[in-house]
Amino acid sequence: MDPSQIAQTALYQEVAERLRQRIFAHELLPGARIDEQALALDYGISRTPLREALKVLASEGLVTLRPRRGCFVTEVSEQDLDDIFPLMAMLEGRCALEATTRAQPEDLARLDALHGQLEQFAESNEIARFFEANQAFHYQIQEMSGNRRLRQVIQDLRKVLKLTRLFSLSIDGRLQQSLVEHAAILAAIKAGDAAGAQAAMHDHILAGRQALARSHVAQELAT
Amino acid sequence: MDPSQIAQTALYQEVAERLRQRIFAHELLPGARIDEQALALDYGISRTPLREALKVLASEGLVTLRPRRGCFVTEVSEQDLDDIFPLMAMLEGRCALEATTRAQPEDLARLDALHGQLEQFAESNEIARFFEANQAFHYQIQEMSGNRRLRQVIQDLRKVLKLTRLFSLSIDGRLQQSLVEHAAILAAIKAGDAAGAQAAMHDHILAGRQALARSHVAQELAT
DNA sequence: TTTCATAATTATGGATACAGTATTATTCGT
DNA sequence: ACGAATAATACTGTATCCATAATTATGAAA
Repeated sequence: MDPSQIAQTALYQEVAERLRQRIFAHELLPGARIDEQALALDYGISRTPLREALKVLASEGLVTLRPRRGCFVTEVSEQDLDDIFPLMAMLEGRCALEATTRAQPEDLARLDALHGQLEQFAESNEIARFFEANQAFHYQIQEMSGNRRLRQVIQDLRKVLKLTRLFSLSIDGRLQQSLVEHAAILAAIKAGDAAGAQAAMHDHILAGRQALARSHVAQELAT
Repeated sequence: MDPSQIAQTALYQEVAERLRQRIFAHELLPGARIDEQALALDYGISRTPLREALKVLASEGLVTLRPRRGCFVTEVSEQDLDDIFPLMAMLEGRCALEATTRAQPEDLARLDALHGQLEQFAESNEIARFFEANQAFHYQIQEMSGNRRLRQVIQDLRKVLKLTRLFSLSIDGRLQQSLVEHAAILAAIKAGDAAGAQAAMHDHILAGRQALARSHVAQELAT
């Protein structure tokens, strides 16, 4: 095992990942312009790998390249959300269905542990950690589905969703409600009720959309 | 209206499109190495825009970039096909469902016309043209669904499928069978039977997978 | 004072040059 | 003669440089 074979990652990939993190952290806000020169100077690299990284992010939909105009963080419209959430509900629902039929004991144990974390972070009202555990819970089910493409499509769409500030969990009572929904999903999977798991996951995602819509209304009222 | 504003396309995009066409035409076979220098020389451009184009194609899954090793046309495994087809069946099924509920008279007329072409090319056994009309028929339904993301996800997956040589239509009787399935989809949409259209489309895609599997067996027997 | 036009500056897109690594071929040793 | 090691070659990855287009600012005219 040559250790040099491990981190064969090219510079443009590292740069792409750094930018992803900054975009997801909302340090770079949607609509913001990404200045190639300034960023290359900031990172201490040349513009070449940076430009390659931006092309990759553009394919992922995280940034929008306007020819001869520059690079901008993509702005996600309400229409996009209305398109993506039902799609996610269908896709993640399918994951839950497949995961139920293929579940191994160790998978269920892992899901149980993640749900335990969810309960814990809901109890202590640690929203950021709840969000993390939530993602891990969903990812675990996607892994269990055994369909790599299905998982990949979901993850690609989730990247776009992460462009928006997801305040839905901050809404009064949503954290608890989300926990209940997760419990229902977990129970159906453990009971071997594939159709039930699919429906529970489907409804869970759509409920997330509803909460997001409400939080947007709340935000606009606040301004 | 300044005509110069129309074709704002960057060089890397043109190059990416040219490469896509060559890959889909199986002029560049899966597993084949793409030599940057040779290709840049061939196209009469520098390596910079070519490399950017390859990054884009890599995000689409058409090529695989192996760090320090080079760029290769992606090889699609049977496992990939087993992952993608059920996914496509679900996604295109959903399209058919949504399209049925949203169908406008002019949409139905266009679908009718496309189906007419299918019948014509099936009659004259023009496989390539049937293939084209088939794509247009499916695309029209995706447009009718009104969900841009749904359409985009389907198109992205279809790109991967187009990497493989799709001999399924060449199979004895498959062209006729495909025509029957399309007729069923069209009839359900025109009847406003959304669930029926969804089921018909779902089964149609899975039948395509079956035919492909049979054609692969036939090919292996032939070698 | 406001608007339009022109010029200048700045940033993007593309080309060329250079460095580092991987692969392959050749040579030496067993 | 065969295998291993080293050297050479070729290609990937990164940096710098140049040209073109877009945006902004300034000046003039209405």
